[in-house]
Amino acid sequence: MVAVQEAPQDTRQRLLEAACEAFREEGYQVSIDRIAARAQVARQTLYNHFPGKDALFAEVIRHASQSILVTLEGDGALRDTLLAFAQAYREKLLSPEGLAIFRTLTAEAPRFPELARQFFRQGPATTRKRLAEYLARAMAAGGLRRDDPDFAAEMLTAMLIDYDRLRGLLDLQTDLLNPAKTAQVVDAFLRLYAPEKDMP
Amino acid sequence: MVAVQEAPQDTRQRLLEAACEAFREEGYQVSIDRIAARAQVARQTLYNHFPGKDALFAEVIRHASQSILVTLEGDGALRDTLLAFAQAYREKLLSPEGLAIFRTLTAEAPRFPELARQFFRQGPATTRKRLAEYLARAMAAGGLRRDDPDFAAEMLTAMLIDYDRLRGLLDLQTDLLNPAKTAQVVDAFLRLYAPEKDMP
DNA sequence: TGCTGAGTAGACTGGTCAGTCTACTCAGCG
DNA sequence: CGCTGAGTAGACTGACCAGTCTACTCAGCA
Repeated sequence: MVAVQEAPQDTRQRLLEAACEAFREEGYQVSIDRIAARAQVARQTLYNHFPGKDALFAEVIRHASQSILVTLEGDGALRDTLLAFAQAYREKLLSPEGLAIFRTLTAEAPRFPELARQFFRQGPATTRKRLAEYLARAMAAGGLRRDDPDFAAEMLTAMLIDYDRLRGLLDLQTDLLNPAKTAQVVDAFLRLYAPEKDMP
Repeated sequence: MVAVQEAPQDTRQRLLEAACEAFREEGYQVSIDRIAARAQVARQTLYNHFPGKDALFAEVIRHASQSILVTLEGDGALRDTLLAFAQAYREKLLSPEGLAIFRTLTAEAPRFPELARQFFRQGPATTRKRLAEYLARAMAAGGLRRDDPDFAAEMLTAMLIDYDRLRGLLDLQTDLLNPAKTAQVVDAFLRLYAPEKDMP
């Protein structure tokens, strides 16, 4: 009846985007009907593209795990590189979308354990590993104190996010992205891993 | 019919404990019937003690926010005090109960914003404030570098928890309590806030 | 003895939801 | 022209659930 008959197969894309927004805003318990309505599509059309709600959710999460990966540009000065990483990391994870993904997946992890593990490995674990590799190189080059690079990466990512994420999730604050704080954390990290001076 | 007729008014207590476990294990969407069954009580009895599911949930969360407060014994040596705090902090927040409370409340925060804020203030924010006060005293006494004690408290709590909590929530690991790591973090923190040496 | 307060079992209402099914529309293509 | 493939509207089933209501049990007490 409405039947504007949009482009041929982007129906699936519209469905994915609608599901992504819907799950973000209302969590897994959002109804299939609401997702279909948001995509301006009949419920049956949704079932023509996905076998069920679980599969649609899994697809959305898999897509999201790509979108929160943070890249590390390794060619500048140490502090500049870390600062750029820190800023990007905080922007992605503290954005409304980043927090919503975290909230939703955390809540559903016991019901979708494999999906949650996959997300963990492709998202946070991968980011941490890349950062650790970069830090290991910096340590070898003498820019940082020689130490366990995995532990160091864990400390930096924790310092950048932990408390502010909690504020976003529970205190429902939205002014989480203070750039001065990003620099404060990076400088604290650089102090913590300053190369040892051998000649006092 | 069963009617063992237990102690007079501990029915309420049994209900609270059953609800606490049930919400922990299944989240807010656990049914009233399951909570009542777990307390070995009729559904109507639950409604005799609590006006509804929301109120029962709020009661459980308020109780939980007390149980995860971590105390700081301020009388020993600096490193010993911090180590004891760190150990207790990790034990509480990384325990299955601590993770479950976090998971459940995080998921429901948009639907119970005031409850979530109350939890945030009475739990994490209070712990952080007490730690900051202790650190401020240590800074004044020269045991730590003079710096922003709130920021320092944020860094220590973040370093102690962040990545392991993620592992517990998403990767569903249970061996989160490596004591060597606790000491590793505390020592890193002490290095980060070592008093400045004025005579090189 | 008989009342009262706490609890119980279970029926019932009104609502939501996932997923299925049927009958329909319509555009494009050969 | 008529077929096909994609989409649509809406009815329907079976399940679950919060909260209400009624009629019952029973222990303790006066």
